Amino acid sequence: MPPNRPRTIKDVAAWAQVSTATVSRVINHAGNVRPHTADRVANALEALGYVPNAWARAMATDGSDLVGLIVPDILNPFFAAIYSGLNETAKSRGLAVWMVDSGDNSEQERQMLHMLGGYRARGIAITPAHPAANLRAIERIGVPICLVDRRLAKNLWDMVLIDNVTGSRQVAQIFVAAGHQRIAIIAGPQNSTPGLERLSGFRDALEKEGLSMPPEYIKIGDFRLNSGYALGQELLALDRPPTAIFSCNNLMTMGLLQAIHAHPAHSLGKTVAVVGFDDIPISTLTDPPLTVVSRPMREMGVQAARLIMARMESPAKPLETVVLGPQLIIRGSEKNPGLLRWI
Amino acid sequence: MPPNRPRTIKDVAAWAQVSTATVSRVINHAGNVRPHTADRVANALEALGYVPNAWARAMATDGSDLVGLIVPDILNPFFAAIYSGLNETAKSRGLAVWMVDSGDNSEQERQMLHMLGGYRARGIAITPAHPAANLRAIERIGVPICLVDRRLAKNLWDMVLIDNVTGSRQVAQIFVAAGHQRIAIIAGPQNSTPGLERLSGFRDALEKEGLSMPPEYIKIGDFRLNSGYALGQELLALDRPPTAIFSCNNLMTMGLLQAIHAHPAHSLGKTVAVVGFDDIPISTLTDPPLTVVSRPMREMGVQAARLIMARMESPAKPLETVVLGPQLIIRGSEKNPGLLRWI
DNA sequence: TTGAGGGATGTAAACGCTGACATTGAGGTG
DNA sequence: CACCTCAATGTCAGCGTTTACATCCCTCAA
Repeated sequence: MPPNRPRTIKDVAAWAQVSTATVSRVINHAGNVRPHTADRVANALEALGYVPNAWARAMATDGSDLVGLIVPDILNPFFAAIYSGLNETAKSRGLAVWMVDSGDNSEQERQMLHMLGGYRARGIAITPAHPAANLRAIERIGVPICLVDRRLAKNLWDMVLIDNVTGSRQVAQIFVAAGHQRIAIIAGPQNSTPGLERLSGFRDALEKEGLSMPPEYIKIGDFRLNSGYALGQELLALDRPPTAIFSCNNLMTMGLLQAIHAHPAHSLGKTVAVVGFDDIPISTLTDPPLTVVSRPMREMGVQAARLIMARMESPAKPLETVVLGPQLIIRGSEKNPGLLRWI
Repeated sequence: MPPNRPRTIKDVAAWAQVSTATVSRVINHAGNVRPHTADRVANALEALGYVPNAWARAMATDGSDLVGLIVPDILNPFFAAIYSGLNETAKSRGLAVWMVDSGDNSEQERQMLHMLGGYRARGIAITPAHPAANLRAIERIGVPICLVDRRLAKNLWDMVLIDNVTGSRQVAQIFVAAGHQRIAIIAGPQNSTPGLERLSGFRDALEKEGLSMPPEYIKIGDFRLNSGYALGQELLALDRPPTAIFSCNNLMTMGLLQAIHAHPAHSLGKTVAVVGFDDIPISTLTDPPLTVVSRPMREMGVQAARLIMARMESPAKPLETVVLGPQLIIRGSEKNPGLLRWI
């Protein structure tokens, strides 16, 4: 078994027969160490397998190199992509990113906020679970916070958002252009920004085109696969099922496709058109391939990192909101080949 | 703006007019504090929004509550699932899990190992990038290490593995049972356990059935989507293409499906059968649905947590290896409806 | 009345590191 | 040869906690 106690700077100093200060200087490449001495210390470091204690260093210098990322669902590749952008940018400035999962649940979010606060993270990027209360509490420990993808009632933090309204409007427009009349939506929770904005943006755009959705065509899901499946089934089981469905996030789209697939009388592109919010890996594999509104996910992470680092430098600078545009990727599943059958 | 300096136990002590020791006792529910005093402290904690500094606490108690998880690709849902199991188990014992990405790259793995070592993680679960050298270095800081999903040359650590050989053999057997003669494989890198074992297990099983794969039917990929796509194209473009393909991980299977989809003369289940290692979200959506070998991913995380915590308690206990069985899920894509056409 | 016992609280050292300051000594200048 | 300079190195306080130990004081029994 290896030595149980991690080596300390004192062990190294003793080995090299110098003071701890000299070791510290060598480690941190602070000047004024004779090459001969530096060599001896380097040998000691190597021989003992010394790894500096990051906490102790942070305590002494009053600053960790930790940035937190709190996401509602760590299994959702969408958030993993945000992590990826955030991490890359942070890393280039010597910061490390710790991603944790709130389960989209207020209590767990509070725990995670406290945990990261306790570790004295230098900043926190968060896609908040619904209520705002948690952030007010953690805000007092003085950590820069950046909201990602979701607004909160009070406009108190930097934000990186997606222009959901524009994205949804584009979907409405191509449905209309394809000749659809019976258009439905599987929306997200109405207490979150994306859920709200995608529904209202879609509905408003349809109304501008002179169309309206009857209540039974408006389904409110929870952004998870199962709800896409269940609500998809409900829509398909209607006496007059829609010919086009807008699914408001990746997982629900997967569920919806599954529901269509499982239904004896329906098939994608034949009886029902689908457009999804968020691109998904299988979008090119379905038949017809899936038309989607794609979000620049990595870029959201990059921007969040930028905002956090900027605020670390000037805590008092005015709040900043970055709104990124979604991209409509037309692949075919929005069309309505069965148009004539249904008129 | 909030107070810039996080509150310390001293601030609280001053506010409540007690000593820091008393505050500490209240926080940690160590007894012997008069209710009246405890109340006063509790008020101070609340009023100041105090969040204990986790580093300082770890330094004083010589023990963090941190466990590291190093994965080759944080975007791959497979590893996210491991995280999920690991995190849940660790959390129930008051440990926090920090997942980081090695990019399946030795140098970055080394950095991550050092980072977690620097933060004095109590244990590290890792799916190692290929060479073993890194671990020897970090081993010296005395952290329990548990390998997940991949062996290394030297058997020096606890491990959680999948029985790849059995999984692959089952695939070979159902291909043979379905009457396939021309069977190909898209395998993983041959310097990693899963890549190696899945190929050899598959080949050996076929040979026991009296079949052999010609070299052009054996493609070595890198476990990423693009290589599944490219190698799939190569297989389909052969003069005598295989009627059955075993794809050795989730991402390559996605790529393979894409290649089949894109090929004018081929289609899944009609001209070519596919079985994948690892279940994927779309497996029930393809036509026919995809037959796969599924791994108990969360359970791998749970076991890794168990091994790490056990070794934290008794560092000298004998090495332990847990081998979990994969599960064959037969959905239809292994069949060969085109059998007659090809004979 | 007094001293033992023990609950409540305070004091201070220790954890591993950094950095301001102090000390040492070699080399250069007059 | 005395003095100054400055590079090289050492000393020590402090970062925010916990915890062993010391102290205080109240209660109770003899």
